[in-house]
Amino acid sequence: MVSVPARRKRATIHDVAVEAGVSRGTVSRVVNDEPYVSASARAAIEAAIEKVGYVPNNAARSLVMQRSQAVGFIVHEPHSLFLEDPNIGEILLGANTALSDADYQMVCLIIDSERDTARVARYLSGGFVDGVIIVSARQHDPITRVVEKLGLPTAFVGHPPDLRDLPFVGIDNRRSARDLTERLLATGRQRVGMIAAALDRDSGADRLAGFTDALGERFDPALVASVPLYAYAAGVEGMRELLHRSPDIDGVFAASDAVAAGALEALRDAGRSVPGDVGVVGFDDSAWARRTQPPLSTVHQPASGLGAGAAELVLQQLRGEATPVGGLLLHTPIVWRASA
Amino acid sequence: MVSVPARRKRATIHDVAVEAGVSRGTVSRVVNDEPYVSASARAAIEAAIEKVGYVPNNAARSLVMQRSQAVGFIVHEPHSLFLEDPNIGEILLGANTALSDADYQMVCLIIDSERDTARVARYLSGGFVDGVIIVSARQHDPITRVVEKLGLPTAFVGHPPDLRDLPFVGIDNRRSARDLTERLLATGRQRVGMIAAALDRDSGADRLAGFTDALGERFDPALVASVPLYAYAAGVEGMRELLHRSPDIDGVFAASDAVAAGALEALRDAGRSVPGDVGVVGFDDSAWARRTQPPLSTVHQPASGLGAGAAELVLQQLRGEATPVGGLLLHTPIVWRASA
DNA sequence: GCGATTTCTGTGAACGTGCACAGAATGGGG
DNA sequence: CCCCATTCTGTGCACGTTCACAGAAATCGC
Repeated sequence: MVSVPARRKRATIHDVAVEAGVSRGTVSRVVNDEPYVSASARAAIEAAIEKVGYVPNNAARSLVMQRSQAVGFIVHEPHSLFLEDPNIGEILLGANTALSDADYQMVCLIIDSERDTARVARYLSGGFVDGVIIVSARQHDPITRVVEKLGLPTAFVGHPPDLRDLPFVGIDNRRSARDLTERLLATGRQRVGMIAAALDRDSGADRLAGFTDALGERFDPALVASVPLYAYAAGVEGMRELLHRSPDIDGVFAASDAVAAGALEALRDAGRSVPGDVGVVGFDDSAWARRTQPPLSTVHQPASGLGAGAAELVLQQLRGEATPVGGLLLHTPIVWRASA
Repeated sequence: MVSVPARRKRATIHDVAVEAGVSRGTVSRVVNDEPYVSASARAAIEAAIEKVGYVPNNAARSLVMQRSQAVGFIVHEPHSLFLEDPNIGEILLGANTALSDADYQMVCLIIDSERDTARVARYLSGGFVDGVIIVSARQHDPITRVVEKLGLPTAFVGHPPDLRDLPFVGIDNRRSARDLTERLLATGRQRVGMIAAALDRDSGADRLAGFTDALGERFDPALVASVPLYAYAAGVEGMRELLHRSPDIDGVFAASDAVAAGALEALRDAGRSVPGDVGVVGFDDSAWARRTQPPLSTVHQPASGLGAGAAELVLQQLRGEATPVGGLLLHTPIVWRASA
């Protein structure tokens, strides 16, 4: 059994006008809740709308209004993000709530390939959105260029290093890393190292900088292992290297929770107890942090606040208000669990 | 330091025409890659496009074309889904890839509150999308009503029980349950029971049916415990009941991974080893499956395929092709781990 | 009872595109 | 040289709104 969709055509404002025996203008006023409509006309029009099943055509509306009342939310790198990073979901929700409050529709666009980039660029160019929130933009991202060229109000969650002057909201990685390291040192650890990751990104570099800030003159380069990615396997690798180089290590700051989880495995393999022999702290407060044994002490990413903040930055621009350049840095509370 | 966004107005096809010294029609032909344009005109127009920074206005285009070349992807219940269910991300990606291939833009809309429902309904009504993919629709979902009324091509991932006649893609719960039970029996278990859950939903009822299919004449109603929800606590409860009724039980099919995790706890409390004394299998291949000790043998949900399948169903309708009514059922591979 | 308001309604233009159609060039063939 | 087919180009209309404006109807003050 099959069905062929009968694409019945939509009722227009004109149909409503005819049905109610009034003009288009009056119907438009009713639809948009404007004053100067008599009670009788209003009633007739409302009945007619119901009868013909009228819904306003947004394409036509946004053509004449020059705006769509929608804001794009662009996610790059979805494979790793969507499937592993729980933050992205919360950022999404935070942004959605803020945009909802302002009666904007959030439209989430996923870039999963080169082809997607071009298509999304076309979509954005087309006037379907009034503003854009970009998550995890890459350096020299073509999407960024498109957005810039269009002069579309934009806000980044995090920010590519080449775009410091565009509005963004993020966290102070350096300061958070410093605070966390200090907290770890406060437990009395003597030989504290770090598994630094993704030093080519500013987040990775900043976390390392915060670590060295905290150590001060006690800093020992032999106690820093660098791995390419914020990943579990990289954590295993990094921890092995640290154990090899400095067997007396008794504290580790891993650049992310995933890295920390890997470190825990390497420590277990090496017969070290956590937090007995070695204290371990992570970063992100992701699902990893609660899943590991013992659960990780870490820094909480205010994901929902990041989304809401980015939305707010876009809304400000949409309202024509001045926007602080250089970005908004959110507070990151330390979550102390059992791993240190 | 602040910046006020200069909302410079967009170049139109008319501006390009003037710049290139040709007419709108010719520019339109170049933009849409149509034949019958002289080489000189084409060159002049391309230069003009570049010079004035023209990008086509999709709102205008979709107004006249009566389509937007976009498909909505609607997610309800985002809090639990986005933050816990890894499937949703994969479904999203699967759908995105399929739509990309057909040169459609996927537009993801999140419903997080009552207010969102109304706004999304308006958005869909407005002609911004040509079709809709709906994930996890509720029974009597208002969004579903809107979509039905608009006659918008739709596909569900999973399906609410009141909508059997709309296109959907899901899994064959009955067959999957039968296959899994047979696999469990093949390990040599003699007394295999089931913790059935959510028998008021078709997925729950089908899983039980598959179980009885596999058992055939060996089926013993005393070996089936029924619990209301796919939940951890319900699993604990159900397993206790089974152990009480049939202490000689040596195999259990739990209706979901969460239920299976609960069953593991009850078995541990009762001093039974898994898989030594009792083999346990779950369903879903969710995060639970890898988190438990021992990790669960279970049935994998083909999440990415569900997304791609739903996209394909929508695309078929968009092309005006006949669509199988009653839905598409996907194959579900068994993932055999250590719990049985 | 009449002008001055206030409230209400209808009309035409515009938004930026695609498309059908008409018409202008071009190029051959007779 | 003319006719016809082919290739190319321009024009007007339609899509469904909103908005400014003009004009009609009602209300009011004197």
